[in-house]
Amino acid sequence: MSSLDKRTAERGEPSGGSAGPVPKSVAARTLRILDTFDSGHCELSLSDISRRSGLPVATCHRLVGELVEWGGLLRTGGRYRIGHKLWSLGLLSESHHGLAELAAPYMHDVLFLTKHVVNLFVLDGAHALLLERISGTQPGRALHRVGDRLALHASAGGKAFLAYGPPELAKAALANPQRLTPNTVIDPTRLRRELEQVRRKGYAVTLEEAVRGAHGIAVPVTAADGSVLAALGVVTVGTRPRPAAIVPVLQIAARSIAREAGRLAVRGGPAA
Amino acid sequence: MSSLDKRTAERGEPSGGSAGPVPKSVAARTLRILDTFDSGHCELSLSDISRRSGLPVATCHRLVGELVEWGGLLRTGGRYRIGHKLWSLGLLSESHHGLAELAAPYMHDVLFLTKHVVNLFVLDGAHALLLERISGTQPGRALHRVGDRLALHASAGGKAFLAYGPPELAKAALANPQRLTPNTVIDPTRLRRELEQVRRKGYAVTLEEAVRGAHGIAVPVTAADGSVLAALGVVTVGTRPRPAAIVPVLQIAARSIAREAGRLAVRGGPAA
DNA sequence: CGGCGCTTTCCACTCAGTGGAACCCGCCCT
DNA sequence: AGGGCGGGTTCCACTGAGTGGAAAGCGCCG
Repeated sequence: MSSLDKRTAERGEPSGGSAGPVPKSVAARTLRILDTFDSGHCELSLSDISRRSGLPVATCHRLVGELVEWGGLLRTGGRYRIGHKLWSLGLLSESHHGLAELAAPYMHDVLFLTKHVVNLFVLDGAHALLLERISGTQPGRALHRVGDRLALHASAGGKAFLAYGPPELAKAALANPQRLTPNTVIDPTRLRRELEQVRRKGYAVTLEEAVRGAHGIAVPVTAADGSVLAALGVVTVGTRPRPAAIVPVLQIAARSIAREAGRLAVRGGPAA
Repeated sequence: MSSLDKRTAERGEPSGGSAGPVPKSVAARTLRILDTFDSGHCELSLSDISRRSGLPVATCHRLVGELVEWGGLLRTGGRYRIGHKLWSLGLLSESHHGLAELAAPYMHDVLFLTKHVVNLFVLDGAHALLLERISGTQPGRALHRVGDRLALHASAGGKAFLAYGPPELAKAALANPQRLTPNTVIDPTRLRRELEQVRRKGYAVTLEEAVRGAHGIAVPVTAADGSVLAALGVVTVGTRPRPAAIVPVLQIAARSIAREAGRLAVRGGPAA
């Protein structure tokens, strides 16, 4: 029994990968291996995977091998990355993707009128999930990519969710706001006041609160029954956004998207 | 032993799902379950999955349960579909995605000038993989979606690959061309002659060869060293495309994309 | 040359996974 | 009502797939 204790103790917590105890079922272990990949770690070595997953190397070796054979991971040199199988599989996720597709034309309109990068977010648990993005015409490195998850308190879209979503969501988000830049607002009372203002004015802004030099402005996409389907926003780099020019455009687009989504009338937005 | 034979016989071939024998390893079985989903089957019931995978229901039930708990599948009613976990995971597949991102602005330009749906393909084995698509402004039913794989001999982008790619690729594709519509060209000599023409004129067309009523026109995206990086095309529905108006636009965009891609390829690794 | 970190292979033990069978439930047909 | 049907769910005794420590292989650096 002492050997068992030792084993568990030595394993310790995974260095920074997926949290939680090591799962016993093979399937869960396989999936945990996939979990070790995220936007900051899209290329991992075998031992990276082992460390981040908390699984023994030998086990990882075998499971990773199966994933590679399947096509879910691909191996280049001694490193692994997500393969095209998973990519095309993920695209079948109709859930929110229908919304992205339907919103795209209106997002183009916003791009055409404002010349800024246009973002569409849905609420995913305690994060704003970047569902669709229309990049501006100037080829530059993007701040965020489709599929990224942003903090609710530090993104314009996120603030829209906090302002118009259920109160318990805001409560949870204001509990421990992370500081991301010197400008991030982490004081709960000040955040609460900001949300009040969002509700009054009808749009949310962030000024270099998530990324230095980047400003955001967003409006909620509200369904007929008042629920928030999504958040639509633009990003400006360098210069501050001018609400007078941007907000009306966003609001018209948001209303069109909501109407279109309602017409589709299948089932509502993101599962909580 | 007879019971074993009977079992194998009764199981038979999966009705139309993933081919090959039933794998013995748990991991492979789990992944096989994911394989039962494709663009034509994005919502499956448990017994659908069982049939298409060739795995017993009880086994599917358990594995699917784990996938749901993980977030890779999501259950609505009695049906399953791909969940957002797999979606965002798939987006980490850097492999070609950088190209899609860099091409997007130029594809917007093509949309703006031609008003047609714009497609960007890369070669994926013996298929043209739809990497990025800029849908037109009119919200309508899309013919193909990002992630779909198209036959090489029946799509404009595919023909571009056949015409400008390695000869063995064309050889393989001309071996057994599937008929998809009454207009599909399946005669190898005629196809070969068409490819000759593509090389001479610099662009490829399809006239209702993959989908009735839909025409395609595409040009190759050629790198400085002459290799074909991708194919860029537009789709017209109903009316035939007018090459004189469309091809120059496509070619300019293709050159820009190739140039941009070349610039990007210089830097070695994707820095974290 | 010896040490270090990573990957790969091996193999005896054992427990997770298996899947047939029974059960439950909603639906349609008669 | 009844009963047949096509799902989904639960159960459990059996067993071989999966496990993971250990050791060998490999490339790199000082």
